[in-house]
Amino acid sequence: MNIIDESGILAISTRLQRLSEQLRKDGALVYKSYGIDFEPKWFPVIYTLYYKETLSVVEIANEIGYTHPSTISLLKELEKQKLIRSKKDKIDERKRLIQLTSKGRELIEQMKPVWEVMKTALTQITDNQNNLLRAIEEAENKISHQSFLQRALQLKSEEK
Amino acid sequence: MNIIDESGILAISTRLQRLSEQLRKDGALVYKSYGIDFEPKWFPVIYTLYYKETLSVVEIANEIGYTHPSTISLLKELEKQKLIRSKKDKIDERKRLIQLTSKGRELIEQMKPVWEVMKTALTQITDNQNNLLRAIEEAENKISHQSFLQRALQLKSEEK
DNA sequence: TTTATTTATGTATTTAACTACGTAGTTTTG
DNA sequence: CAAAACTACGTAGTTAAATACATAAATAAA
Repeated sequence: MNIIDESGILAISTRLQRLSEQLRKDGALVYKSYGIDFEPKWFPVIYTLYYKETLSVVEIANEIGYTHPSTISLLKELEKQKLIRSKKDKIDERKRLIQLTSKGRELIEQMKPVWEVMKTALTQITDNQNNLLRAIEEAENKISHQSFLQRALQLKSEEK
Repeated sequence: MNIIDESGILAISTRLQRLSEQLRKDGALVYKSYGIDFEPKWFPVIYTLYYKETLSVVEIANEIGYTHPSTISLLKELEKQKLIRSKKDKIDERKRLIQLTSKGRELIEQMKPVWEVMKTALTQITDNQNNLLRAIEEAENKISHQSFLQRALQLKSEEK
């Protein structure tokens, strides 16, 4: 084992990132192995639109937890792939309403069995004595009550 | 709850990344609140050199799990901060041996109490019914035996 | 002992996110 | 209802990682 893994909790951010990157990269290869032209980074947008039908740019950004500029660049790629289309909101002219195209919906049907395989493989990997997904949820929940920064500042002040 | 969080395991890569980013950002602010000029991304290099004393570029890259070009750019920043220095290996002229400077070692002493506070705060956040760090270790371990890709391909072939 | 292969490092470019900033509609307020 | 504040979207530039490529030194092989 290397020093970073031994450092434990202090390097947790690095390790989260590394794990995320590994899964994302393999995810891309799984789609490819099925002959599907789809990038894992598109998943949040596509999946959200599949359930919500029509959303504005900022609404999508909020759903997927990205900033709106990042979301715009994803939307541009998806529009180029003809998986989504957009039209102006007639009531609020500032808004651009995004929807899946029929090509997008077809692709989703094609991906569903792939998603099932991925789910199974990911469950194999993450469902152990400690369930990674549950662990993430629990940590997110803790942070939502009091952030890492707030906790650290409080400990600092108590220390004095 | 939003759609992405509901999608569960499929969006796990996105969520790992998001959590990592949050912790990294708050980490930066914690150092700042102590008046310490230190970026969280430097931690893996500094921490590794603290325990290993002298390492080459590629050795550091392997320890911290980054590619060597990424490591080189971190080393450049750290050299600019005068936290590390490097010299040619006399035996193998290709190698550049990296060490902490005395300024680097002093900074580490200054950071130690901050690291203790961080550890406590991070433990509060991550030690729940499912311990996040243990969950990561368990997942990494599973992957090391058989990757996400290999598992998915196997499930795919079994399916047919 | 040349030649081929491998290893260590470095540079250039790409990628996927971000922040900062600007503009144009919409809503609220005095 | 005009001015101020807010919201939605877009662009530009930055950042932190990666990949791809290049070079030089060391090692192995013919």
